[in-house]
Amino acid sequence: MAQKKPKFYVVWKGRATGVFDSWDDCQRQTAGFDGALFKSFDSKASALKAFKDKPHAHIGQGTKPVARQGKLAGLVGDPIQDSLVVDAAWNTASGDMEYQGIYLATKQKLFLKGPYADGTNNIGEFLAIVHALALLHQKESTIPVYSDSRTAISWVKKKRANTKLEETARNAELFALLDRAENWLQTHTFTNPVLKWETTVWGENPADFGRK
RNA sequence: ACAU
DNA sequence: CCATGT
Ligand SMILES: [Mg+2]
Ligand SMILES: [Mg+2]
Repeated sequence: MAQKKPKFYVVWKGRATGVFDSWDDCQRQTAGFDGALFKSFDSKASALKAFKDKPHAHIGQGTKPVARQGKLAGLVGDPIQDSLVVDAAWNTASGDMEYQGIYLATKQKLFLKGPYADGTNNIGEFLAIVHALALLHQKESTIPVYSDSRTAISWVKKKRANTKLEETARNAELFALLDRAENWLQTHTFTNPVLKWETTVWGENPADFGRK
């Protein structure tokens, strides 16, 4: 978790522009400012030099989106605290997959399943959402479920897991769970909204396994 | 491209 | 760098 600690910040577009020497000052110029353009530099000299350039010469390929600073942050709002957040983890090398769900307001872990052999990220994310919906249905709760997976949210909406994974003897258990999940969706009604966890605005999904 |  | 998906 030890990261780089840059010292100088160029703000090309913000409440004020120029070179600032602290993150707090940079933040004052850019936080919530639509279209803010800023970037950190290791030295004051390189920052001053960069400030003379067009921002796109420094911000573009391979740089972090500024979504959480601008219009998007204001449009998206904050996550609903009374909600269930799920996430999955998948090891591309081993094929192992697992998933879990937490209650956002308290971060309490409500379930953890797996590991399962020979899965995919999307299968895990899908099963996690359906598991959450089934649990909430059992509790007669209509609170929202958050997932960061576009794919899994779309599968739930269609009530069908469109995986390309080949079924084998080793992942038969997973395919059985997939069948059960699709069947549950098709045989139950629920009003729980299934919502996108907006990682770029809110930060990492709190149900994340922390392995990245 | 976007999301994992 | 690898892989899964819309
Ligand atoms: Mg995820
Ligand atoms: Mg995660």
